[in-house]
Amino acid sequence: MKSEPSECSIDDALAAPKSTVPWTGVRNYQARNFLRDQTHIGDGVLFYHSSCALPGIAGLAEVASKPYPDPTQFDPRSDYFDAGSRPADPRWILVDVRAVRKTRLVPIAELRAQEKLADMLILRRGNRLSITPVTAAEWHYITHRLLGASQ
DNA sequence: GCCAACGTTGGC
DNA sequence: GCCAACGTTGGC
Repeated sequence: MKSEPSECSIDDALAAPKSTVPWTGVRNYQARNFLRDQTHIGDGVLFYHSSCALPGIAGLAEVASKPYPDPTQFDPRSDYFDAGSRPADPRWILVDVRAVRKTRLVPIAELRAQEKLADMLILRRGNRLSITPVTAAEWHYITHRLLGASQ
């Protein structure tokens, strides 16, 4: 899951109450569908810093709630306001994400250099999705091979 | 700041 | 339903 560290970094998430933040602002149908259809409480999350000086994996987290309507879609003052979404039939959803721990920063270039991660959706050419599924093999490789026990 | 790649919009 | 124009994303 991508987050701009200027909006919410792994440190910000860890500092939040219960280390948990609502993942507001998903406004892409494909990303929304991943949340709706493939996201379950307890799922592991790679916390990725995007649109910053050093993009890459910055920490580990987990899904902490079922999907529920994103309140910012109904707030006219929010950047994420969607005038076309009605409370009776919300267009956008979110999940709560609990930060588990900060890791060393694994830069996107390092991820791209791994043959085992060649098929990762987030590394696909032209990928712009802020939420993408990670396979068990990819999760294992990243958490064990790249991050190891102490990082 | 550039720009490739993609998603969305809206006239027809 | 097509598709050109436009807007956004996000690494570099």
